[in-house]
Amino acid sequence: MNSKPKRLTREQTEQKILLAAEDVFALYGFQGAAINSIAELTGLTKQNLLYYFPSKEVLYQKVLENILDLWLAKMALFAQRGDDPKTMITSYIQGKLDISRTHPNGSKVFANEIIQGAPRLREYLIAHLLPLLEDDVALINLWIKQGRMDPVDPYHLFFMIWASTQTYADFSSQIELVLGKSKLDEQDFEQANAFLTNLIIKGLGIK
Amino acid sequence: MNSKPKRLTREQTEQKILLAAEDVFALYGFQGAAINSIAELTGLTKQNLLYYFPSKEVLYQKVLENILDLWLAKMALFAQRGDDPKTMITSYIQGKLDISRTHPNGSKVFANEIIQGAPRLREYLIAHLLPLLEDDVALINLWIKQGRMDPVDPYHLFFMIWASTQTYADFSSQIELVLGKSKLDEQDFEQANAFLTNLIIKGLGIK
DNA sequence: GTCTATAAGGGGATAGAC
DNA sequence: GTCTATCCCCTTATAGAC
Repeated sequence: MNSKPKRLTREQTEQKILLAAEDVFALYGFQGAAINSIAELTGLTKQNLLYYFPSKEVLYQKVLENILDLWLAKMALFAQRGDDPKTMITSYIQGKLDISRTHPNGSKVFANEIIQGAPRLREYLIAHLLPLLEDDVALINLWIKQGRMDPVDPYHLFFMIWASTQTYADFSSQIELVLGKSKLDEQDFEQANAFLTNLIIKGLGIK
Repeated sequence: MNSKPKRLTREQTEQKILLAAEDVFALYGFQGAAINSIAELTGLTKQNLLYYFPSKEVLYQKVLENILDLWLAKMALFAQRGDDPKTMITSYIQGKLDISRTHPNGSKVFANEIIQGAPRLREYLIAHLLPLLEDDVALINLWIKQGRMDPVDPYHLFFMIWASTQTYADFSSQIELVLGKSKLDEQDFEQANAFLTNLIIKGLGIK
């Protein structure tokens, strides 16, 4: 065993930087974030940070990439267990809320990017999100055709689920303020999950 | 009549600046926005802009204030016409979507501020939003007690309505991308309205 | 009210010693 | 890999002429 835990491998240092970068980009967006703040959070100098990531742009892209990989893995309705509408939609909502709970800063970085018009994400979304979504939309339409749920617009259904699950990450400060808590805990997420699942399943006419 | 339309009154100039400021703050948040960009959009020099608003901070506060005044006027469930759950919630959803459609940039400025933890808004929200919301929550609880809707958590209901209506402003770029449109039109908002209203009314067990 | 000039500091990024 | 020093541009803001 190595008795010098102070020395980090290159990969460990990069991970520390990426974590700090996620925090700062989440708060201030790309333009508003200062790599100096990220360096300080990591315990490095700005110059040293630039040794690991050659530019702010590259660092930001890496942060975005990491989030999106996690995202898309759980994104697809098709990726859920089960094969009936109730089970799969329930699982989908739970999965989205889990991400909001465990990766709130990633969600905020994504939110900032979308608010800005997704300038650094547009092509990625077209290439990766849209194909997955089309499959999911087709599945919803099949369920509708089979009479297993009410005829609704699948796209607006997804917009609603995305918004109302991500809000527990992106707008957590407002929710905490309303609920009078300093931080959302697991119980809050369970209540959110119960509320959303019941409302959506019933609202879609799913038995 | 004055034949020199070039000369603007002080108030008109201030309005032009505030409009441009809303655009830029919406895109980049407080830190990321440059008053130079705002000045250019307005056709002024940066120095001249600072003649009308003494600092970036003051300008931002003014922009926030304008949005919030509009916001809270339509915010209350109590402010809606009608007196039965179906009519009032329908009107509430419509009102929120109207704001997203007519003031997308205001919504984005608000979103950026909340993502940052609402540092410049916290006190205002506590003083003005919370009291209104408590009344609305009490109304929902009354309706539940009267058996006019299912027993749900009123807070999470409002979080859901806020998120799924504001998403059409804040995340419009993602929605436009998915729907293959360059800009959301009135028809899109009508479809969103129909979808959300049906889902929520039915999901809450309101007849 | 609008301009030029300029202060004073922060930003991202590079060079080179160690 | 980490440091000091430095470049150069952009930022907010002020001073003062017109």
